Amino acid sequence: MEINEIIDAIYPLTSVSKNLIKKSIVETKFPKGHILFKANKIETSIYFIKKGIARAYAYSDENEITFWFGKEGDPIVSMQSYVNNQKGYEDVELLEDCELYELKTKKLHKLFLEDIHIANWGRKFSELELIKSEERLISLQFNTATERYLALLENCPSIIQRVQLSHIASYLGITQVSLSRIRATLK
Amino acid sequence: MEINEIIDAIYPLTSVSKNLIKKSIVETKFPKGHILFKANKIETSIYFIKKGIARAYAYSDENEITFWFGKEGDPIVSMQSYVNNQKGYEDVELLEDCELYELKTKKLHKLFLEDIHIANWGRKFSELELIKSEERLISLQFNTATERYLALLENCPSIIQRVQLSHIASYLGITQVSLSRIRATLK
DNA sequence: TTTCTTATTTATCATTTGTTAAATAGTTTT
DNA sequence: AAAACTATTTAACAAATGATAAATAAGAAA
Repeated sequence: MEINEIIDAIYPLTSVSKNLIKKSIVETKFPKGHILFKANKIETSIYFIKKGIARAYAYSDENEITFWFGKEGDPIVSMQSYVNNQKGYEDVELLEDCELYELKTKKLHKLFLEDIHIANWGRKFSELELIKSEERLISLQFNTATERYLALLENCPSIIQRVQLSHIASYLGITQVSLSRIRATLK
Repeated sequence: MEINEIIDAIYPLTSVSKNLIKKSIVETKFPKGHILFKANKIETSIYFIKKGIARAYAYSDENEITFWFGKEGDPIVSMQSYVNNQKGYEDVELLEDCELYELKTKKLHKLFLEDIHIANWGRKFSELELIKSEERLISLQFNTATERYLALLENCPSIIQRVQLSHIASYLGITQVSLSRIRATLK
């Protein structure tokens, strides 16, 4: 997905403001398996996915638990770093060869203070992420594992096709074995 | 909690900008049991809690499930209304007699377009809510019901003291009976 | 292809949670 | 205080999920 489309989908900007953002963005590529963010580190960039998919995970005891998937058009952000300039708790791993747009947090925050349109773009960016986070929270709290699996299948078929089931299971809040069982009963 | 303290905690503002926000805020009171937000309705205000506590809940089949508690200093927002000007899916009930600060969404959005400091205040507001939402999501996904109960006891003792257990149980994602069992094993 | 490695499914049993109903405790009303 | 109502706990059984290990299946490497 092209950067213009990604920026526009968040909030309409004048071409002047949009170019200010685009001037701060560089394209990068990383291979499948690359660890983009490391836990316990302050991340200095945010990214948008041009092509590929990624996951964020953290550790609970020994087990890694995936709590986020990103696909074309999605932002990759360590929220603790982006919002509070603090260490994040998650690794982000690229699950395919990826093409990314990189934006330095520092530059973006400078633009927030200089350009009211970009400040509102940044506001909308967080608002939209907040809506997504709330929806996911409610799906975790309200729905059974089977319902959550079916919802993922419906909303993000590309994730289920492209990601191994162990990651999907932990994303759904269950074990790999339990997900296999659920899939078996759905047949 | 006073409105100055609440506004300042989100993002530092010049006194000029702060007064623009405060001019749009009115104080209101409602009794315990008052339904502040109704599901399937576009809410035109957001609130901050001066005194009291509240909960947001929605229905899953017949059962109401509490997915948010607010206490002194917290904002009360129907995110779908605030962000997308769409109908929300939650009721908000006041669990005690409450004193609230009311802010009309329309006025706030006007200020966002006129004052860059307020736009950044609004950005920070959503960012902070986003951090809270992510933390809660991860606690739901990573921790057992017992761990989530202990965390709530630790982080928000006031909630557990002031709210009936059936609401806390649904907030934790379990039944009332299961919470009773967990409490019994902790003694 | 054959071998090696990794991913997924299946089986078994233990643990947790859900469901329903009844018992107890706590409040409010009369 | 007694009655009525609500909140919480306990009990008994069913259903879902976790843990461990073994069996298949699928892919990658030789």
